[in-house]
Amino acid sequence: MTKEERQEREREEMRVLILDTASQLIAEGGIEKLSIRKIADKIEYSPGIIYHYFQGKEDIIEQVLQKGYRDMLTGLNSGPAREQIEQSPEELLKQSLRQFIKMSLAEGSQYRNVMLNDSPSILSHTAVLFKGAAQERQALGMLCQCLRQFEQMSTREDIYVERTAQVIWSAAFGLILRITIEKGLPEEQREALIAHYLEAMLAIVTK
Amino acid sequence: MTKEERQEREREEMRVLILDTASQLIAEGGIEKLSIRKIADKIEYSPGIIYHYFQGKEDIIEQVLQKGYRDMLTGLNSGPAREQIEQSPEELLKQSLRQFIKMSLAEGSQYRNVMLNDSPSILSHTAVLFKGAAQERQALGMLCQCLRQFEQMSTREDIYVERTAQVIWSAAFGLILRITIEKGLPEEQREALIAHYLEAMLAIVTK
DNA sequence: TTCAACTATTGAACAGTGTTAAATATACAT
DNA sequence: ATGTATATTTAACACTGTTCAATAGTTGAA
Repeated sequence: MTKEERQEREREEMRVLILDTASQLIAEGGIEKLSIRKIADKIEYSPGIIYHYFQGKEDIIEQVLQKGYRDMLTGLNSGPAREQIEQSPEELLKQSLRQFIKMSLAEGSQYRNVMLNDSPSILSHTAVLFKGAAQERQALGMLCQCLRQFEQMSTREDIYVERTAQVIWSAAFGLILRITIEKGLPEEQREALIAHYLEAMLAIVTK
Repeated sequence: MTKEERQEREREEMRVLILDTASQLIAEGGIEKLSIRKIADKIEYSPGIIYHYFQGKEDIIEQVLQKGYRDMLTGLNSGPAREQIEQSPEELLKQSLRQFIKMSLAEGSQYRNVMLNDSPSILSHTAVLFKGAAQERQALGMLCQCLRQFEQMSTREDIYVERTAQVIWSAAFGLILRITIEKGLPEEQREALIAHYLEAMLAIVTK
């Protein structure tokens, strides 16, 4: 079976080669400028071959973005998690959210590459990041777990905590969007807005 | 001067004809499917002419979206404004936000037409809606005015109220995105989520 | 009325795009 | 060596946005 194994491995290598190249092209010129033919050029194959490894352009884009989202959330997981012992729920919540927002805004992040774009279609494909299926549920789960540690939440039903998590999560997403779009915003004001957001979220869970 | 007047009027008529046609095409097949040539087809002109009235495709799209955004916000303005006498700040805030969210989600709204799209590029061009320059500032102004009526806010500095408004606004945007993307969400759960959001925002301003 | 000027409009071309399908090359198993 | 399956190319199709020279149409002056 070592034949089909290697065959499949080579197939996978080609897949990641295409995906990485697409990712790089997106980072350079934005999603708008990505084209099948440019990918083919860069990997020195003919355009047609790509359709033997992917369904089409949309398929490639979706996979690139999903990967970016996944990377971001796993980074979030391994973030302040280790020293979560002896930390107040308030600080834990704030730190987690702050880290997520920071990573989303970070230079070079897929997230940012997708969203920062001079053309009017700034937010192309951002939805995938929000959808993100499995990853998003995971993040919401973490958030719920975090919220449960607040005494004001401990008596609430599950659905209440879940919805609170969804609201906080959506709000974070909206904030990231806002900051990303408002390009000229100075560092200091951006920080203040994030801080204000964190306090507001805290008000929600401690009310 | 009646010559140049009519000339300019006819120019404007052509402009709105193109814009309306573009709007219609977007409503039918999403932004992805919009093309200069299809617009030209529908208005029975040749493609080239469009460049005598607009700078290009992006220009057209931007204007269509800005109009959608403007319509939505003026609708919000004339909404519960008339009977705002003898209404608690809580109710006023909730009603305003709810109406904005409802209008954003409403069937046939430009907003929705832009965002609801089967392709991965669900959120193409949504940024314009968020940017919306003048319109957004107007909305934020209204929100600030609304927040000022809360006693907990009256003692705060302007910048505090402003940032609170920005957080609430961003959160609304994030929520709209979330609901829009989560297509399968049943009416009742959607309502519950919106209600939860409204309560959360209330918690922020009454904390 | 004729002529010039200006605008609106066309048509064709350019340089791209995603995608498909038949033809070809390559690697593998019998 | 032969046949089979996979990988890859080539060429074509049907589009796309955009530009520009040529034309049609209108307007104002001589």
